[in-house]
Parts: sequence; structure tokens; C-alpha cells
Amino acid sequence: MATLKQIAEACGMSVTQVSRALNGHSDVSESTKQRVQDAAEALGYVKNIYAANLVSQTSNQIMVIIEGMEKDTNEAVSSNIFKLLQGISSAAGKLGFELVIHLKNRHNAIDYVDFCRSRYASGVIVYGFNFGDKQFLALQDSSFPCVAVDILSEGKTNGCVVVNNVYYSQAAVSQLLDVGCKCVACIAGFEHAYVTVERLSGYAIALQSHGVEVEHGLIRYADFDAEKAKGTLAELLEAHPKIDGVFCMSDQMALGCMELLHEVGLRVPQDVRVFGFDGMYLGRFVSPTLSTVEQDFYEKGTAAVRLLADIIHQKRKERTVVVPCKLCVRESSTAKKDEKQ
Amino acid sequence: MATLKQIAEACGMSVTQVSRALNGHSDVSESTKQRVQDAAEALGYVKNIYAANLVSQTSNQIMVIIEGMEKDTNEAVSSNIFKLLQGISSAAGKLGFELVIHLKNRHNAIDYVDFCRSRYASGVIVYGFNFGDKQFLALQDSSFPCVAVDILSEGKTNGCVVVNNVYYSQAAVSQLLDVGCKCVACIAGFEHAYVTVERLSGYAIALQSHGVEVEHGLIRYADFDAEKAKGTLAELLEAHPKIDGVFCMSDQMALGCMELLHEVGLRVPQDVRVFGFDGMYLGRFVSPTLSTVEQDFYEKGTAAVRLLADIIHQKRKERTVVVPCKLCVRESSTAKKDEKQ
DNA sequence: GGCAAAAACCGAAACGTTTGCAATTCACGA
DNA sequence: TCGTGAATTGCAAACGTTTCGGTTTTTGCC
Repeated sequence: MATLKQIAEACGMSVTQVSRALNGHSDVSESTKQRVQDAAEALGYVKNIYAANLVSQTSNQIMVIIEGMEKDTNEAVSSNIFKLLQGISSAAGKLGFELVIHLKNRHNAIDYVDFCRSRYASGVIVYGFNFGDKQFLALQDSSFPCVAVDILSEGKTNGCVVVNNVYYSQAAVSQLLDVGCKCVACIAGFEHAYVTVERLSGYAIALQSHGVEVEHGLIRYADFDAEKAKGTLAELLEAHPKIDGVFCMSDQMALGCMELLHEVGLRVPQDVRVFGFDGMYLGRFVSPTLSTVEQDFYEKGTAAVRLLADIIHQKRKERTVVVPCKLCVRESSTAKKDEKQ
Repeated sequence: MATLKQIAEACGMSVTQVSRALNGHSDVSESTKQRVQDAAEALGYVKNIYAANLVSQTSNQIMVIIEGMEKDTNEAVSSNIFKLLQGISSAAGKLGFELVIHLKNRHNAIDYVDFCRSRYASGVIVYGFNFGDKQFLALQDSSFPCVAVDILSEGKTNGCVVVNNVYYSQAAVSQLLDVGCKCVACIAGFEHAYVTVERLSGYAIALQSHGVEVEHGLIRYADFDAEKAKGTLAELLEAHPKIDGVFCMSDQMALGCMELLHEVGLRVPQDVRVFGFDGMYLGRFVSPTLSTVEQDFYEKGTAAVRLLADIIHQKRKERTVVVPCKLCVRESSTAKKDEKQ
């Protein structure tokens, strides 16, 4: 593999000058720059990043850490995270950062701060942590710029990209109440996830502002899983036959619920109205079409990188980026009064 | 940041010995090993991989290259690739490899061989290339061990992980013919993708072995997109009203087709039978449930890493790994003769 | 032609590790 | 007590790059 030394020999000049020429320094003449570039091209030179980063004590690498990625991750979550990664990748490419992506599972646990230190990371983007996680705290306390997605995080070198879960959940549940629902159940996600807590709060606010009391028996956790949601709703219907609306914290779960309702002979939306969350592509293809809150994970990814870059360059002071969502009211939550019994 | 030198000073010994102790060499006494490890722990030492890889001229990094990852990648593809990545990540963790994942889009094009050379890559896993791609050829011709997923690739340092697309497509189409379909259309994927070509060939074989002639007018490309599939099938039905079976090369497209059939008043499976491909989770939740060929992308990922490791260690001679699929015949392709008009 | 300033260039050290080779220490039997 | 071989240790070079400080060459001007 060609090195600076070989180029220097080929051009009859010093290694120093070659390095400066290739890095576009000002104190090297245009003619030598050209000569060096040609020689580099001819020799198939490519910079050794280990040597370069070692001496410069920096890197332009961003670490992306995705927690909780076991084999059974469900399809909707997979797709969302992948879009997040695409957004990150795209923005990182534009801004000249390299990506080292770590999908954490039980076989590849590492110490993240050490990982960053051992490679002079420019910054970190994390997803999937819950509040109080040791490693999450360590990253926040470290000197590495750290942007969290879908969970709050503040600090001198920290920031976060979130959506307004409270607002949109409230809007969704309000829509259900506005079309006449009297008893709205809530199929929640992972009990301790930040988004779950926030959406639950939106659910409660909507009920209260409509003069409905929150009944804890109507709230169940189904870990964002369609199968679990289905089983959970079955139990709920058993205990509360008067349920006429279901707010699900993911579309995947909403589809599970619609399947169950179909099986037990309840019509959507005439008997029970359903609202999802996420905006999955297929929501438009099921029958009835699924009402949902559409999130843009790609946008979350690009926003995270831009925020991180700003923190790295000490530019922005506002450290919380809120990415907008879109409320999509479709058939599954529509009144259709004329068909109602 | 602590270095070997600092540990050496703390322990009163040479840098050499410290390096050996930490790397578990045999020619260092147990007592010093312990002493060094304690000091390293106390000082918060973490190995600088830039220095280590520079001198050893190696790395334990595997490059993962995913082609064609523009913003509009569809949900099913996203989810599949993410599962592939999870499988890769899990197996790499077990085998002690680090991952550098490159999701290629228009903003982050790089020369892959140069990329590998500049970081002493142990090997490469690629996904999404088509035959004849310059960069793909360059990787195959390079000295870097290279495993391709979902496309054939052979050579001294190359291998591939695929599924038997021909066989399963044939099985799917045969099932449609066996329940009485006389005119089976084919909604194909990207025209030049390897899997498309293979599945098309399975489609043709099934028809021929049932004594049905292949009619090219019944074959259309819809790029694995549900929306396009929907429009395409509409055109097809216009031109060929006798169509009573549709073989789709992805579930996503199959759902698009079912949506269209529903809209134009054709019943599934009584009037038209539908078969998908991929095995997406939601296929079990739509009504009618979707027949499909279930692929395991997680397994493809782990298989790819294991194969790559074997190539790196020059172990295996067989360089093509075939991951099994599962034929899932569900309602959408079932005859239901009694309900037929 | 001579001079100063600007432009272009170079030597050598440094980054933190690994490793070949040589030096030292040790145990143990003669 | 000494010699032998094995076990343990250290020196110094090497990996390929960047950069500090200094040197040489060129340029422009009187």
C-alpha cells in the first residue's frame, strides 16, 4: 500500500510537503499540489486513518448506539430504527462524519465511554435507553457530545431529538372522544420507556379536558407488540365490555387490536374506534384504514446529526430539537354515525 | 487518557512488559500480570485502537456495505435489512469482530476498496448490489474476504448467503395452480435485481411444469413497492380480465394488490388468489391472511458473518450458504371451492 | 544588483502500540 | 560454587501520519 513516503520519493520531495499538499494547506504551490495529487492517484494512495487519527488525537467518527436490539425486535420498530439510521447516515455523509454503529445485544456489550475514548469519537448518538441507565448517565457525564433520540437529555455537551408525544397523544384521544367515544382504553408500550410515559400523560390530559375520569383498569402495557396487544385487549374487553375506543401507542399494536375486534365480531369503527401511533406505511392499506400519528424517523436522524455537529462546534445553545408529527385521521377512528346501531 | 507508559511507570516496569501482560502473552509471570491489570483498572486504561492497528497492520473490523439506501426505502425492505444487521451484529459480537456499517446514499459515496484498505479491514459484507456493479466487482477482485447477501458471488476470497428463490417461487406458484388458478400474473421487483430474476425463473418453471405457457404480458415490474404494485395490477386486470392468481415478489406488493382487488370488487381468494414473499409479521393480521414465503434475515446475517470468519481463517471450501425459507400457505391463496361462484 | 519579505519547502519529533532480539534473573542439579 | 537452560524482562525500532520550527528559494522593489 502506497504511503506518503513513496509519493515523496516519486515526486522527489519531503514527506512533510506531500502531507501538506494532500491536506490542502496554504503554504504549498499549486504546481506541486497538482504533481502530488497525480502521483497519489497513480500509486493508488489512500490515507491510513489509524496513523492520521493517532497523531491528530481526533477522528471524525460519530458513534451510534442502539440499545436493546435482541433477535425478536418487532418489524415496526426495526423499520423505524432503520429509517433513523438512514437519516443519520445521510446527514453524517453530508457533514463529513464517519459512522460506527453499535446495535447492542447480549453478545456484544461494551463500555460506551471507553469505546469513545479508545477512538477519539467526535460524538455519540444514542437510542433506546431509559432514564437512569448507568451507561446512559456515564455518556451524559462524559466529555463526549451526546445526542439522545426519543428521550430527554440536557447538559453542556448533551442534547436530544424528540417529538411532542404528549400533544399528539392528546390530539389522538381527543379525536376519539370528539366522535362520541365514552370509554377509551389505552394499549401502552414498554412500561418504563420515555415515550410510553409521555403518551400516557397525553391520554390522561385528553380524558380530563373532556371531563372523563382516568380509569387505571383501562390502561395496559403490551410492549409495542401486536400479538400481546391482541391478547391484552381481549382481557380488557372481558373486564370492560363498554369499551368503544382504543388508543394504541403503535400501529403494530393497533393492527393487533383490529384483528381481535374482527375476531370477536366487533366492527371498526362502528362499534369500537381505534387510533394508532407511528404512521406505518401499511396503515393506508388495511381495512378500515388506520388513524395514526405519523412520525418521521428519517428526519429525527438528520436532526440528531445536525444537533450533534452544532454541539461539537459549540454553536447552538438550544439543545432540545422537537421534530413535528402529523395527525392522520382515517377510517378506523371515524364516527360513521349513519351506520351506527 | 492513560497509556501503557503510565501504567509502566506506576508498576515500575517497561512498556513492553505491560503490553504483553495486557495481551495475555505466555512469557510474563502471573504476579506481574495481576499487578498490571490492577494498575490498568485503577488508571482507567483503554487501548488506543489507532496505535494498535497501525503497528499490527490489522484490525478486527468488518465493513458492512448496504447499497441503494435512499430516503424512500420502503418499510418492508427497511425492516428486512435491519434484521440482517441485527444478525450480523450479534454474530460479529460473538466472534470478536467490530462493525463499521455504511448505508450508502447519494451523500456518502466512497470507494469501498480504498475504504477497506485505509483501515485494514478483516472482511466485507455487502447487500443490495446488482451483478456487474463496478464497485462490487472491485471488491470481489480485491484481496479482502467478501461475502454478498442475496446475490451470488464466488472466488478465492468471496462467498455468498442466499435463499433458494427459484425453488420457493416455484412452490408458491405451483400452489396457486394446484388450487385451480388458470391465469397467474406476476408482480416482480426491481428488474435487474438478482432475486427478481431468480423468482421469475421459478414462476416460469412452475407454469411450464403445469403445462401452462408463460405469457410475458402477465409479468410486470413494480420495484417492491405497494403503491406501484397496486397501479400495475390495475393495468394488468384491464388487459387480462381472466387473471385469477397473482404471485407477488414481496408481501408489501401483495398487500397493495389485495387492496386494489378489494377496491374493484374482486374477492380474495374466491375470485383471485394472492401469494406474497418475505413473511412479514403483518401478513398474519390482514384479512384474508396472506400466503407467503417466509425468509429469515437475522439468520442470513449470522450466516454471513460465520462464512466471512471462515474465509478469513481459510477454513471452509464451500462458499455458498443457502438459508432455508418456509412456505406459508394461508387464506389468500386457498381455494375455498364451496364459496366459489 | 542587492535586500527584505513572502512563498515554498524540509528535518525531526511525536502519537501509543507491538515485537524481534538481547539481556537479565532464577531454579536447580552437579 | 558454578553452569545450564528456562523463565522473565527491557531496549529500540517500526507502523504512517501530522506539525513545529527552521531553512531555502523566489519574488518584488528600490
